[in-house]
Amino acid sequence: MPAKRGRPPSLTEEQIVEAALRLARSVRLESISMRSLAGELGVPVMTIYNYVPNKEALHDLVASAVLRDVRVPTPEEGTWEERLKQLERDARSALADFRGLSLDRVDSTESARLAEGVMSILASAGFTSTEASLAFATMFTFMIGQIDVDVEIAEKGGPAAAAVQNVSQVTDMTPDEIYEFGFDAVIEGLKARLGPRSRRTPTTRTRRR
Amino acid sequence: MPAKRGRPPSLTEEQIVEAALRLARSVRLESISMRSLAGELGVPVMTIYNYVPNKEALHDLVASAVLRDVRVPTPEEGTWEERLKQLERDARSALADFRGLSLDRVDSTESARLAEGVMSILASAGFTSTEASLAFATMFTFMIGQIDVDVEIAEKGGPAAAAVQNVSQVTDMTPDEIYEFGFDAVIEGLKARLGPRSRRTPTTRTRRR
DNA sequence: ACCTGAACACCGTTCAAGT
DNA sequence: ACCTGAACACCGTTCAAGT
Repeated sequence: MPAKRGRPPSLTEEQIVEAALRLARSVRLESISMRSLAGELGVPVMTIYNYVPNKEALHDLVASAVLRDVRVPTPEEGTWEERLKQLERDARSALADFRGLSLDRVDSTESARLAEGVMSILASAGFTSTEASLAFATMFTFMIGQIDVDVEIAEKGGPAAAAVQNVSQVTDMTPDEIYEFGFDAVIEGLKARLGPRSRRTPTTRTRRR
Repeated sequence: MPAKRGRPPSLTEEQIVEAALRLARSVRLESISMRSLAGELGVPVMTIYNYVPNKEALHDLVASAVLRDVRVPTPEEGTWEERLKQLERDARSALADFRGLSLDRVDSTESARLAEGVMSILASAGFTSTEASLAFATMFTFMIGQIDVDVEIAEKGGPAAAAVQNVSQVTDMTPDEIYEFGFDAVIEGLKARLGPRSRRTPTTRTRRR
């Protein structure tokens, strides 16, 4: 066993990500500077660069850490629609605690894992792989929009925030319920246009037991 | 009529917005600096501040200029679905030429005009104002997501771009067609859950007490 | 191997002096 | 009324010298 050479690390990647997440609770991720992050950690700015090559890599690290907690529901956890909704709810609530975190532009194994999860749920629902891709693109687009709107609402500006607030007042629905409604509508639309139901013939029906 | 005092303006607001749009064809709006904009205009940086109070106001000005060209279709131009789709197509193509331009956070009479336009189309479709608000929030969320995804695709990164590219390969659909499909699905879902149709056939409704 | 001060090439914006 | 250089308070990141 060789003796360790040089200085031991004074930080861990984990500590850095935690500090960034701490700051991202009150401030948009984008507006966290390397300098303020160093301040939060109590180290000089340049020390961070021993662990993270640049700010973009830091963003990816932070986003991955958050997405890591999002589970892909197993087939036992309900119908495919319930599982999709569960995953969607889980992802949104994971991201909601931190501002400006997006699924967008996150290039990581985590986003790939979740994408695959959604695709497999769609496959188990009887969608062909082409249909599943189309459905995935549509749902993903909606979710990206939701996250954006969440940020807007948190910062109390913009037309989407106004729309949601308007609905809240008129219908007594919470923003969460409004989102659920929207996601349901998207799934409903996808079912109407794609999937086994629209092709259903008695012989191709899969049956249980 | 009093004689004009002081220096005459060397620029107009319009020139500034045009220069910004010129730059935004190749670079994200967010990454246009006041200094690079001044360079494009051939004036010192501080000259711009005689016309625009700050960078945020510039963004609003640019976004408004782009949205100004988006028309709200009149009732003569088709069914309410056709008109919604037309407006959506129009808005997206207007924004698509310029990167990083979003409906988000644009606080202007232009976004209000378009929001009202959508609401009036929904009203003419027979939605109550509550239903119209809900439908609007859902569609708007989807459109925000679409614009985000457009940016992703333009910059060739991110999971949404990957999904769309995947669908393109498998189905021979263009990105535009994929979007149209998604928007159709959203409208379909909204129709299924809201609006006059779902109330017109009370026999399917089982009331329990 | 890891640390870090100094420096570089940028930002948006304020201010004050100019015409 | 409009113009604009200088300055201020920031950025992310490179580099080289330190242990």
